[in-house]
Amino acid sequence: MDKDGKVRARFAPSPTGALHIGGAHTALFNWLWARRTGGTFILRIEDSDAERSTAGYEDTIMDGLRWLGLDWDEGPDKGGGYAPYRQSERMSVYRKYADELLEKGLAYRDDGAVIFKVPSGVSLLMRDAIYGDIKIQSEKASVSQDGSVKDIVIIKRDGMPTYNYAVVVDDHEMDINWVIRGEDHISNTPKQMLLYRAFGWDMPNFAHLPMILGKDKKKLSKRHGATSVFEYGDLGYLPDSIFNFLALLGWSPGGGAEIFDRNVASESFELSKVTKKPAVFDIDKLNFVNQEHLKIMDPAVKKKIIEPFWVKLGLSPEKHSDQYLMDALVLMGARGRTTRELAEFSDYFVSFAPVKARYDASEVGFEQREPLKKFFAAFMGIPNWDAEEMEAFARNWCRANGTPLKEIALPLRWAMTGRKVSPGIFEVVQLLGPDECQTRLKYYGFLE
RNA sequence: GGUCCCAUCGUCCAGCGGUCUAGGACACCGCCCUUUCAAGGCGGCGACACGAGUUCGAACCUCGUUGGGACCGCCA
Repeated sequence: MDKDGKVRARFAPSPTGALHIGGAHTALFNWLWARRTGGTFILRIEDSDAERSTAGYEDTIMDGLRWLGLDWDEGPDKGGGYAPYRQSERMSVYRKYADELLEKGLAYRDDGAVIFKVPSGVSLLMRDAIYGDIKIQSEKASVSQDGSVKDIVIIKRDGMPTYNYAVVVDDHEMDINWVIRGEDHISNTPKQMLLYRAFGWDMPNFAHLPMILGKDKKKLSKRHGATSVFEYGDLGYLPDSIFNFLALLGWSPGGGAEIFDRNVASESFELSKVTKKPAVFDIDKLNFVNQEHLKIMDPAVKKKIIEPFWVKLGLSPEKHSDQYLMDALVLMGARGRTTRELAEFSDYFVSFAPVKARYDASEVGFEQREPLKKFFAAFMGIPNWDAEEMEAFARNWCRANGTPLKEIALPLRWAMTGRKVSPGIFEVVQLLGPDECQTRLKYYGFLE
């Protein structure tokens, strides 16, 4: 704890790509812990590798975090009491401390680089909030492929600090007292502990998170399809769902609750309850979580979110009133697991064009068309354009003519939606309105 | 190859020595509802990796085996 006893946790991505699922998961748990404890969540950009880092990705990562609803209290864009928050701007600090190690005789120069001498015979005990105590001997902290002890480069030949060194200096300088990161960093921790020890600094609390694996149980990567959080957005997943789903990978709020929002999560989050076992990213579960969030979403908000997806399908939702579109989405109910599916499945409310593209009524022969024409002629004359009355009318007509209801419900559905499935067809017809209904029926020759 | 870590249904989580013939969720399969499909309701399938201990008693503790993962860059 720092002097205030408050948690200071950070997410320290390297700007070499968009925010990916693994990074989002790490950021999320840091955020949860900071929010849960009333602490501070810091964003630090680890761009010490000029070759691979780009300013553009820094923005992309920040956009990704914002999209997920993970707000930070200190960072390169908003400053804070420990600025600068970009490693590329902290060079003097790294040099200063490297000199200190050089003076103490704990490091040496070699070929322009500064190298930390790994001591032997030191027992390291890392107390991980999730994994428990892990003991390791200093000579095993940094090893070459051949098994020999390898001293740790802290300043590269080009003058830039290495990751293991910069993290320690930054975390110390920024009073970071909780280092929460992926399990792939466990093996780096002893190296970093050696550095803390050399400087005589207090060590932060460590907490390593379980990895997220693909279906093949391998570390999630591009091979597994979408990796950046924005790709999931394009696919039709809500930020709330990604947040919820990611939080469920390695943790659960207890009580069987699986669908929750950021507030609930940040109120009940407990680092000690985080799982150790790597978790497989299961798209089926994500779909379910997304559908659940879609179900509880306010129609007005939902309309706003679906609109761009309709546009992407080449439709023009702006030709309709907000109320009409909202009504259409309410009718759609829980159909569609993603916003993209929901937009596709409801396209016929926005325009007749996709209906025509899907359906041509060619399978309806003369002998079926004639009775349909009779029915629809009467149907269009219904006094009140109301779903319940329509259904009652249709049922009566069918009973009187000895026809099953589906004989007219199915063709009607096809003509209205171009699909074999839809919400209750009379409700669809009611919402589409008499004019549109007539237009579609006539187009298919179901009405004179 | 070396070091470290992990191990409950296909998947995600509960379980933290007795209430476990192991619970929930997703997926899957039935049935109900129904003009269709979702949703909803009901039911089914399905796991403590294995072997030794410790203990009156082990999914929970210890050790071993097996399996899986991560890391071993002057990348982060």
